This record gives sequence, C-alpha cells and structure tokens, in this order.
Amino acid sequence: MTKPRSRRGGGRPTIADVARKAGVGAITVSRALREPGRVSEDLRRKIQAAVDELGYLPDPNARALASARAEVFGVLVPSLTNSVFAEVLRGIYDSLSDSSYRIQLGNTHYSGLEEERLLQVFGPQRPAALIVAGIDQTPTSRRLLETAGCPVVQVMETGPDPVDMMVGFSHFDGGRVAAEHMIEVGYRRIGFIGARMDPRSQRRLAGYRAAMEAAGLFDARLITTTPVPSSVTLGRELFRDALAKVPTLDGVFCNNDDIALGVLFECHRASIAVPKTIGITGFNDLDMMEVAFPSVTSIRTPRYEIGRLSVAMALAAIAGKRPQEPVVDLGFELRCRESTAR
Amino acid sequence: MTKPRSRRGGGRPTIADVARKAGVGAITVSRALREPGRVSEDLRRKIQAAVDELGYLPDPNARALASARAEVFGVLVPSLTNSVFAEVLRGIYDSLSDSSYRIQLGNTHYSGLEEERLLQVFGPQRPAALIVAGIDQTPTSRRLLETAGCPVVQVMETGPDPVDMMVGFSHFDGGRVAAEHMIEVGYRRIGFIGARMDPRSQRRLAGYRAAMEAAGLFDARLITTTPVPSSVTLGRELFRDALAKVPTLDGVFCNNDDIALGVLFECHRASIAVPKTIGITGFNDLDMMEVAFPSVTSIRTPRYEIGRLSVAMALAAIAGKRPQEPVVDLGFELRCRESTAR
DNA sequence: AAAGCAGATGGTAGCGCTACCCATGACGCC
DNA sequence: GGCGTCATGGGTAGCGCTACCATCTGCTTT
Repeated sequence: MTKPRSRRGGGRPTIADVARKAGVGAITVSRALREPGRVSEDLRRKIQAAVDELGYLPDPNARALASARAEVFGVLVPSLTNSVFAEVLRGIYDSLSDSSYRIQLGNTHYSGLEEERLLQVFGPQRPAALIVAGIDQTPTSRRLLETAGCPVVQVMETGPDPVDMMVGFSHFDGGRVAAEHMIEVGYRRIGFIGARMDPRSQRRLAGYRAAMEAAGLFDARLITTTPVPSSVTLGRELFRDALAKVPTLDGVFCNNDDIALGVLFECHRASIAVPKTIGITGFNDLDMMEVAFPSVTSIRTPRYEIGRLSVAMALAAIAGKRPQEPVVDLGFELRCRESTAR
Repeated sequence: MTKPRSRRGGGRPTIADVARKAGVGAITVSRALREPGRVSEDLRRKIQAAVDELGYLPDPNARALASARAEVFGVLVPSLTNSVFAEVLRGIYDSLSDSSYRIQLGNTHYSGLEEERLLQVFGPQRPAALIVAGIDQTPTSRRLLETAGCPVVQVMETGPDPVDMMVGFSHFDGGRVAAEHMIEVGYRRIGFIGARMDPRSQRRLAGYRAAMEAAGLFDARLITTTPVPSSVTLGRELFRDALAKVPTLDGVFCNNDDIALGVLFECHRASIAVPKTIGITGFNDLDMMEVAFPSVTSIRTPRYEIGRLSVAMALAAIAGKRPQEPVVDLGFELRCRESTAR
C-alpha cells in the first residue's frame, strides 16, 4: 500500500469533486462545461450548482494534456513598443477577451532566427492558432508553421502565397500612393526617408520608386535609409543627411510617422516652411498626425482591424468554417493634410 | 484487451523515446534536462545526443500538470498601446527571453473588475510568477494575488504595503518635482492637464497640488482633467478648455507626454510662444520630447528598467533568494528643456 | 569489518482532464 | 416484435511528465 500523493494542487477542487457533489460522472461534468448541448437541462443545472458552490475552475494544463490542444493563441510580433504592432496586439486581445483563449506573446525583434526559435518553443504547446506578423518567414519558419497543425494567420501584409490565411494590405501600394500624391500636388525632388528597413519598409520604398520612375523623377540619391531602429530622433537626423545630400529636396515621404514627426520638428527648428518649401508625408497615420502643426499627410493603416479580423478568421477556422477567401486585403487610406497642401 | 489510444500528439517524440534511445530511465532524462548537475557527465552526454537526434522538446503542458507549476509569467497591464506599458512589457520580455518561461498577457483596460477576472483565469494555470501594474488592486484581487502561491511583483509604483514585491517610483514625487521646477523658473499660473485619471495620474496631480499649495499658488480652476483615454488630440482640446477657463495661464504640467505634445502643437497653431507665454512640462519623457521644437521638459521614468528588474526579482524569488528589500524605488529624473527655459 | 552515508539511477504512481467506447432507454420503422 | 437510431450518461485508459520513494553502488567512518 502506498499512500496517495498529497494533493499537490494545494486543495483546489477538481472535476471529480464536482462530479461527486453533483452525483454524476466526471465525464458528464466535462461535457456540461464544454458542450452544454449534449447534457440534459436537469443535470446541467445540478452540475452548474456544484461548480459554483465549490468555485471549481478547470485546470488548463490538464485539459491541454488530455486533449492535445491548448487554448492558447501564439502571437509573434517583431516589436512590442512599435505602436503599430501594439495596436494589432490590442485588436487580437480585444477579440479574444471574451473567449477562454489565452495569449502567448513572442517578440521576434525583427529576426528570422528568433522567429524560428519561438516557433520551436510554441510548437510543443500545441496552440489553438498562430498569428504571425509578416509574410517573409524563413523556409524553416514556414515549415514549422505548415506543420503546426493549427490555423495560421499572417498579418500586416498580403501576398500571393499564404501559409494558411492572411490579413493585411499592400505596402507597395501604400508607398506608391503616397508618392503619387506628392507628385500630383507638385513636389518634384521627393526624398524617401526610412529607418529599420524591414521587408514591409522595403516594399513601401519599392512603391515609392515605382511612382517616381513612372513620373520620370526617380533619383537614387533621394533615398536615405538606415537599418537602425526607427525613432523621432532618427527622423531628424536622417532628414538632415538627406538635405545635405540633396539641397534641392522639396518633399519627403517618410517610412513611418515617427520619422515624419522628426522631420517636421527639424523643419520648425531650421525654419523650413512646411508645406511650402518641404512637403511631408508619413505612414500609418498615428493619432498625432492630425493634431500636429501643420497637420501631417499620412497613409492610414487598419492595424486594430487587422488584429480583430485575424482572430475572427482563426476562430472560424477552428470551428471548421474556413473563410472562402484565405487572403483578406483591408486596404489603406491616404489622408491629405496641411503638410502637403501646396 | 484495449488497443492503446493512437498517439494523439501526432507522433512527436516523448521523454520515453529519448530514454529508450539513450538506454536510461525516463526520470533520468527528465533530470538531465532540468537539473543537469544531478546526472553524471557520461549519461548527460548520451541523453543530450538522443535529444538532439530525435529533436525532442518537452511538452510544457504535461510538465505543468505533473509538477503543478507552469513555466509561465502572468503579466497584467492596463493598456497595450500606451507606450509606457509597452516598454515595461518589453523589459519583461527581454529579461525572460533566454529562460524557458513564457509570457501570458492580460489587459485590464484600467478596470479593477477585469483585473479580478484575469487573476481568476490565471490562477488555475499555476503561473511561476505574476507581474501586475499598479498598487491599487481591489480587495478581491489582492486576496487572489496573496493566495496565488507564486512570487508577485507590483510594478510602476511604490507604496507602503506590497503584496509581495514592488518595483517603481513615486508618482506623487514626480508630479511635485515637475511643478516645483516650473515654479522655480518663474511660472505662476500653472495648470494641470490630465486624461484618464487612473490612480497614478491622481498621485501626480496630488504632487502637483502639494507643490502649488506650498508656494501659495494653488487654484482649483487650474486643474483640467477627464476620464477619457489620453491622446495627443485630447491634449489639444483640454488645453483649449484650460485656456478658456483661465486666460492668464502661463504654464501647464501635463499628466503625460501625449498631452504635452497636443499642447505644444496647439501653441504653434495659435501662435502662443513657448516657453515665453506658456511653459510646458510633460511626464514620462518619450523619445520625441527631446526632438520636439521647442524641446519639451519632462520627467524621465525608468519603464524598461522596471520591467527588467521585476523579472529579476521574481526569478530570484523563484530560486529561493528573495531580495532583502521587497520594495525597490527606481526613481525618476527631471529633464529640463526649452519648453520651460525662461 | 560492519555500519553508515552520499550520489546516482530507476520504478511506480499519479497530476486533472478528455478521447474512445460502451450501456441504457425511448422511440420509430418495417 | 425485432431492430436500428438517437439521446444521454458513464467507465476505462491514457495524455507526457515529474514527485516520491526504493535501490544500488562505492566509499568513509568508527
């Protein structure tokens, strides 16, 4: 005779306690909680009463082990402080908060290798779904996603070859539309300023370039970039560099709004008239762009909506109702403001 | 005879596979992985070889169930998009990324009830540690934290009565120092502008009030607040309100930098000279405050460091090495800039 | 030399839950 | 009346891992 191991759980009630109290089998309790429709009204009430009385909460770890599926959404973003991803995360969070799914966060720091490592770590946990930023996974990451055995949503961008599903918009078009707008209102020597040139930034640059070439205005010297992480400070510095390189600059398309703000402040400081001498266009349309003086033209991107929709699609897929169209382009919107109002 | 249930796990190698391949018992594999020191060099190598060959990765759910402890840090923040908490989160994440701990995120939306609900949900999972923002938990939340059976770190603030440990700084002092600075450089009719008056904002306001009263300058009409979430846009609007209410206003202490930026932009738009006519002080010292024109005085808060230290303290507590002093005040720093340079 | 002890390894029995299969009774159909 | 079908409920056997002993070696202690 071995004495039973003392309750390591510290005395929390288990499903067996509930079953005993309700006078039913443990399985029936389990079913009543997960598929109420399959249990008679009568027992359901009795079980609910026992649950309430004992304050029973199912152990997610035991549940995950037994069902080989954790109620966890794995979310991989390249940055936590970049407000763009913070808003995607908020969208994901809000859409999940009245379900029982938990969120497990991974920060790839814009590194493909780190993304691989995180997918390795997430895998054995058997998440219910994976949401990853971007469409430029390494071959290894892609294989990990394909064999994860759960719905996968790539977010922030759209592309031709989804692992499973995608929600985003075209960064190339965003860059192109921004540049076309500046050309249309009369700017000619339009610079591109970008930091942290991740794949999305590269595509915005490509869109800018396409527009400039189509108008016969492209000049490689107009491009000023750095792999350094983006910041308002950096925007100022890159703008100074750009101006030193091309003194005839009459506009800038900034890779994001932080950069744009840095440019705007530097124009104030150097008494450069905006939009008269220099036009400014940003990207993402953060709240402050509308309030800035002068208000700054930007491309509004549906970050929160991307987060929400990615969860909706993943939940539908879990429920077996895969969307007809696995790739959803949520588009973007050019907001013309004072900074390009010539 | 029942046939064994087919491997639901989809054929991932288990600890038993590794044990068989290495010619040892399963428990020895388990130990080799978790407490290498307790296994002989020889076996350790053999086991490592088997692990590598099979690509074995332990199942965290099974581990959590068997050991009644999940390798999860529960993190509760009131907002995901507020860059202050995003930076705390980044600090937490960075400090945890080379351990095997995972992060489970909870967003309380500044709601005590939601915090209670999330703690209820986190509890049964038996997290290794809990990190929660703020010190104003409801009695229920406090009890949940006290009975969680794991280290708890309250972050962002310090106070007299920690649940377990605390890392932060004094918001009251921050508000006081900011106001004292403005008084010292000669401002007299100094307004307080604040949005989303959470407990930390309230304490900053209290600090401001203390300084103003000490200087005999306090006037309730100088205070303009709203429970609405903070934004740059809102900063502009509140400043307009404040100015309409008190036309003789000669300075503002803003509850945070977003508000301060809104005030700055509105000053530009209305051609109000900064710092001559109006002085501006922000709070948190985001990157952009230094770059703004004019650059904006602010209180630098150690957000990232708070995240890092909270994890370090929790890890130490898990390892049984509780810090001598459970409450750590990381302080803050006044950064005087052009916006108050009279 | 017997006893004691520490270090290394293994076996057994769960952790709390659910997948799988089976039992039962009510009902409808031929 | 026999037989399938459906709805409802339960029993058994794990999921993959680790806590808790037990065992076995080799060495020190007295």
